[in-house]
Amino acid sequence: MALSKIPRDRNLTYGLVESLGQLIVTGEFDAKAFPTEGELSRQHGTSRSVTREAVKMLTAKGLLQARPRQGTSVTPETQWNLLDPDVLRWLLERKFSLRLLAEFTEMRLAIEPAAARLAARRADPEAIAHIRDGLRRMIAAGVGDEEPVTADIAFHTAILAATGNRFYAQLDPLINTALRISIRFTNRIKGRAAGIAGHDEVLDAIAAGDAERAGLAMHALISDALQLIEAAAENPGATGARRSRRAG
Amino acid sequence: MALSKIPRDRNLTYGLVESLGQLIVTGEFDAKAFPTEGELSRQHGTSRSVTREAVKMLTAKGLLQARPRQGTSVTPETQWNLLDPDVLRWLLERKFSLRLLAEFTEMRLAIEPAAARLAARRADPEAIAHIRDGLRRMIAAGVGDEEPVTADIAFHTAILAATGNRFYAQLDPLINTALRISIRFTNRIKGRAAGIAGHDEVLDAIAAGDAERAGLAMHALISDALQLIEAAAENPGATGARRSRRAG
DNA sequence: TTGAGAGTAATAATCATATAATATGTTCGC
DNA sequence: GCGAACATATTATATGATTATTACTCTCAA
Repeated sequence: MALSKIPRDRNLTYGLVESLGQLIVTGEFDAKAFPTEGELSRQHGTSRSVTREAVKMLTAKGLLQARPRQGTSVTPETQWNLLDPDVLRWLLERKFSLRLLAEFTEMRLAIEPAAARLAARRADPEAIAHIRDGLRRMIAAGVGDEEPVTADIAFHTAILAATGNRFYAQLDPLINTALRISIRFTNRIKGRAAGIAGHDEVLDAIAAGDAERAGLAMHALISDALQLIEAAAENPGATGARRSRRAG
Repeated sequence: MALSKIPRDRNLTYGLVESLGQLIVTGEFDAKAFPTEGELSRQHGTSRSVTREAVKMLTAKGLLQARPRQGTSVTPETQWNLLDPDVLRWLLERKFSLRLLAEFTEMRLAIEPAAARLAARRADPEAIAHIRDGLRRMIAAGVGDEEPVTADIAFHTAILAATGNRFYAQLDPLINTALRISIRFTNRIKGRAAGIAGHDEVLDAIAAGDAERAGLAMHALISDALQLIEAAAENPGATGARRSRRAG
């Protein structure tokens, strides 16, 4: 529930992690080599301690590797830990591509229907209340920029939590990040009413303990989103993705 | 393909990360508070730089958080990044629980059938050859301790790679870790022949491009494994899990 | 030309120490 | 009681020196 209390920017190290993480995923160091510790420190005006600690954190996320004499280098993209919330966030926010969003949604298409089935089998009244609360907020939300999105996210993460499976629950921050970007697509194209109806069907099935129906309903929901994303990917510009700010 | 060339233990920092990671997941600091930097340094005979860098890596994995004056502390287990290969490895190797293995397998039950379906739709001849090679090695393997396991793992990860989806491919190290532990169960109880038949069915369906059949076959495979694990969890000792070393 | 081996040097890894920033109590004035 | 000033513990940052590792170069022999 509570946001992380760790100060991400009032702290040189975390700030540097953010900067470097974004630079790395945007391919800043594809051509030129990654700088040495000394250069990095000079370029960012940080001490070597801070620089080294930031590099170590990025190493832990699979983005960098360091060896004496060879220096520090960006690891091949295949080794990046895409399932790390920070890495996914940097990619989606700083190097957005419909392709990547489609791939992630493709994984959601496997995960979330299964989560809905588990939730239907296991959710206790309290967990169901959380899911219902998300939907209620979706319905109550006006056309404000934030609330409809956060309510939708709350709905999905409440279902993940209701599975009672720690690995599903762990996907919360990833889905959170991806949905914040993804929802703009689906809402713009499908009407709000249709979206809410789909979510309501999921909740209804879970509350009724009908695993099969819950899975199918969730599958339909995400399948729709995936199709929209894939269509946009193949036909860029036609969906209004580019002139998004105006639609309100 | 190639193993990571980063020296995990010829390096004080990585060694400390390993030690602390294992201590944390085993609940070593549940009662007592996590030591201060100074204490940690003294206890492990490392300088503060090394200690801090290790702590930073564990922070990046969600296991620790540090604040001035308050000290460093273990984060609530719900914030641990279970999808980080190191974290999952520490948990399964140092604090093994059938419950956790069951939860992971439950997630595999959502992921891998979907991966098999995608592979059936998209796999090119080369990718299929990799899958086939895994199965071939499974069949050829004797009763040696290692080869049957690594071959089985190669089969599963080849399918993940064949999806052409980076997020599925990213699950490789996780599945790798979990399978190395999980396979002992399934193989001990179900015969080798039955296991190979199941895998062959998956490969056959993928090679034929039959997504539905591939998904069902993979589902059956993992569903079997999950049932064995859950049975063992509810009835500890009865499956031979405890007297494993002798069976070989 | 090739290959092995020794030597060189660049770079991260480690250590040690000092100072700053930041929470958290605690005391004091009222 | 209550808020502001102050003390204190701990991480955060900075810096210089030393060590360990290993990529690269060069030599020399086959």
